[in-house]
Amino acid sequence: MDYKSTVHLPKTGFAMKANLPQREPEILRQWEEQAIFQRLVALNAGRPGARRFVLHDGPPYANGDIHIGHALNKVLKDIIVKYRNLAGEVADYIPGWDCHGLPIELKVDKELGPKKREMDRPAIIEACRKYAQRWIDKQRTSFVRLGVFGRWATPYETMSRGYEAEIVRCFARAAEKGFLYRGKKPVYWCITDRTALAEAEVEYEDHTSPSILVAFDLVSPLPSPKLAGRKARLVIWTTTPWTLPANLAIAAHPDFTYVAYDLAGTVLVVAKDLLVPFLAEVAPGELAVGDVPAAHSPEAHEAATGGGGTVLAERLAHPERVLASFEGKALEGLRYRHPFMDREGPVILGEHVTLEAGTGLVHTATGHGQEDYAVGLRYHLPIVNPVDGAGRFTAEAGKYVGRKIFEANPEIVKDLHASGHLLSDPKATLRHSYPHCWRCHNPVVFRATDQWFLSLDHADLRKTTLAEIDRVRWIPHWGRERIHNMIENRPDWCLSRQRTWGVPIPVFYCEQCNEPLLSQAVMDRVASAFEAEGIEAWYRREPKEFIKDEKCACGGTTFRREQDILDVWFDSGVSWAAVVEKEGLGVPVDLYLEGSDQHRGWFHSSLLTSVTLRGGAPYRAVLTHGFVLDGQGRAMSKSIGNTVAPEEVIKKYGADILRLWVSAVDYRDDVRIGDEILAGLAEGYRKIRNTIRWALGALDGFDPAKDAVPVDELLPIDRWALARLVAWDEKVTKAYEDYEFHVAYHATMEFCAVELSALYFDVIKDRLYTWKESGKARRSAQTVLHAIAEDLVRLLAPILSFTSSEAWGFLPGRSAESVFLAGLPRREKPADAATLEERYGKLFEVRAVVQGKLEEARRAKLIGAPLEAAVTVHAEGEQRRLLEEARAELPSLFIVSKVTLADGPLAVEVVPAGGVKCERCWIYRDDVGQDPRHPTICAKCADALS
RNA sequence: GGGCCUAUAGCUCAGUUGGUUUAGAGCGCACGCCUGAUAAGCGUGAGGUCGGUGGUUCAAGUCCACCUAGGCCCA
Repeated sequence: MDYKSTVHLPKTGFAMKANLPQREPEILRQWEEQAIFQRLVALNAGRPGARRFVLHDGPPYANGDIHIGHALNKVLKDIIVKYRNLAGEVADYIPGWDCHGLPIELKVDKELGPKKREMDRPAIIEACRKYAQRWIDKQRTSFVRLGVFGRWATPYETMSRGYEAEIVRCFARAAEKGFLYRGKKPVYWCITDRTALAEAEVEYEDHTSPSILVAFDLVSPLPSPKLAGRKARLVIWTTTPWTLPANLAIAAHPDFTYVAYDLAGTVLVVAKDLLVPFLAEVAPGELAVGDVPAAHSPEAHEAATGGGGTVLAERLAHPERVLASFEGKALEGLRYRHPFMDREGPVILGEHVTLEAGTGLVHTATGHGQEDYAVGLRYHLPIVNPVDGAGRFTAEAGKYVGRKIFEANPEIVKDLHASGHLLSDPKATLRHSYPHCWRCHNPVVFRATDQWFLSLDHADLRKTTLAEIDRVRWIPHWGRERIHNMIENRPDWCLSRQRTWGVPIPVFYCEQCNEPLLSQAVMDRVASAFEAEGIEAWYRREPKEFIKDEKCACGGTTFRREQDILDVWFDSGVSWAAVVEKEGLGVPVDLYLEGSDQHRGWFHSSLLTSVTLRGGAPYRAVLTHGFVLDGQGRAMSKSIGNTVAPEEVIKKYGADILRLWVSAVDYRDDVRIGDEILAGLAEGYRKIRNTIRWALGALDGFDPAKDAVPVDELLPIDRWALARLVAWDEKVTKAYEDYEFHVAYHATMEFCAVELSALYFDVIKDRLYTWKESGKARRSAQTVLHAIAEDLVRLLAPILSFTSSEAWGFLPGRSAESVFLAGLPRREKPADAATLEERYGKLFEVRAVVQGKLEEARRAKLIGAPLEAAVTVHAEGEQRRLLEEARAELPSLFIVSKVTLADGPLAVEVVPAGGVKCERCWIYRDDVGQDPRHPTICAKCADALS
């Protein structure tokens, strides 16, 4: 007789081979057809007293394909949202996109080419809208393919009419509260195209500039008694004489040493390390013979920085002309007279001053340089810009008014020469790399223009924000330090951008006096217009359509519109208002979750707008993840070619493997991904899948409603397994609660590999395969296996969403149509769990010794399969008593044919089992053939067949 | 250059307020077994000077300083 057919081998439709790349799209279709996510949220919303959990999505920029960092971010969010919903909370998820901004405008620029010049702003806006929409659709497909649940049909977009209107309303609220002011800030400016340029629109090309050394007469005494009563001059070097009319200060480095040098009766101040090259240029005769490096040559630099004090003395023909030296710090606050403007300026300190060229004293024009501007703010200097959009000096430049700045260069040099302020050759030039306009290739300038700022110090905004930071839970905790330091030190927020693709700053200016009209009523009308027509309305409508009775303070009634748009960080920064409040979800929300770069980005802008407009943070907790690095731990970049595209991973392994990767790594730090890592994850995945598969297979013919055995009637080893399952449930649940998904991953791997596959499953195989099919002992194991399969599938659903969905379909007696509608396991440990865990823990220690001895016997060719062995276990005391008590189940625990107990210290002997091998259960027994109808099988098997 | 952070076996992670003589786990790897989870399953084993140097301490992977490598954000 063929007994194999009477053995209850595992049987399930849940395939061993996952085939995720093919299978996942089918599962996606089912989710969509069954509207699983909508039903899940509705189900929880219908539960009385259900808690709401809001994870507010930070919008990715709608430009380009998603990269692995997006995948990490969205899957993390998805794991949280799914877990919260499984836990019975109402956790809707509204994904969003950030749509306005320079990168898109630049791409569209390139696509449009020269055509753009003939297009008006609404037409450009329309092109940008289309472009953004294209990427939103593409990215949405990618996110959905990752298995991310959410309102994908109705996401939020910062370019939607309603959102654009809301941005205007937020701006108006900030204005009403007095946080906005108009100030100046330098930007790159093309005087040919008369337009501001972004950094990305500037190209560096070679350019020849004048190179001049200018002396500024000090009016304060130098900090050295030796120099009392002597006139002294500060020497600066510049290649942009046209910025001199805007000179407001001279910057020195606080830690550099400066010297006062007596040159032909005049005291000149320069950095000590630059004295030699300085003299080489203006008075070579002052140097020791043969030591005359050309000005600004590499040799000059070497000479400057390579020499210490004694060397300096050797190089000078008259070292005694160094009259004094002082630290840069000591110069702070000295006053000097501008060489041709009617004013004085201070010496200020700045770390940006270098010794690479020049004199170590930097001519500072706050309206013409980024660093000059920054240091100027620190010293509360005005931001002066005497240059108009076409590159002509304004009246502010005094006698040079009306002149084109580059044409004025030689004139200024000539004047300085004439007035005795020029120390260098008036014809000296320097060829260097200089920013040029990417379109017309003419040199660009730095020029301060009128812009709108949000004041960090109005109404104690900075202080309040810092206080609010302490009320937020930052995970990991160091996020607090990071954002705290940023807010503490940041300058006012410049909201203006000189671009087209974005929300217009809703301000008008009086044609008569140029003053801005910041009217709530007007801005309301603007918002309503945007609500109906989008930002295009700003340009399509005439100013008077927005302005009714409003008048300028000067009485003016005609206005022109602002041309600048808002910084896109303001757009996304008000999403708590435009999305969360509008949806009635309640601010502050539970969680913001983004990469750690967003401490400077979205966490930052959202915090500032929210504290400005509603006095508090928009979130209760902020969770950050690190960046994705390659397998070697290097940053990914297209140029290195070490990027890992989510699409490729999905094609090769499937989204569930990518999701498993997200769960496995500790994302609070930077994480790595690469072939080795993914291959490892795929292995781990197989272990989990096969564990579930075997459990499902063992449930063939099991109906929990009819066949389940009550917990207190389960066999002890089954109750032990149940206890271990509940322990795993609890550990994984806690890991989800704590956002420590890698803990869940590792706990799962260990549970599946060690406790289930290698231990419990192995031990109960004989019972499941060969014992009486509907006997209580077999049903006892199946009852626990059902619980195991059910819990594994439910608790892993937030991570292995596709696999869990698929496996759920093969679970007998499932409690819901979809695993996502089934909720979390609420299982209690058996009452005697602690006793069982202790008891079996001790028995498994003996088991390990037995396995060691079995291995020895196997190597000695004494046995092959463990059932070919009979073992004798020596033990004494407590251990002996325990073994005695467990005597009946020892053969199954050790998976051997016979166990004999004997006295003595713990030891195990292995011998080939006696008796005859039962053809059905493969155990060597003495009672094979007792039943005449079954001469080749044991009594127990014969009974199982009766 | 500044702010914040990271560094434990090939990979992914544990290592509780510094304290058990040989620093753990899973995977992978090597060797073996099974062929009734089979593109599976089981067993045994080999892998680490805890990034480096110095210090504090009776005692440091665990605290401090510096260095190296790497990441994010600024300049």
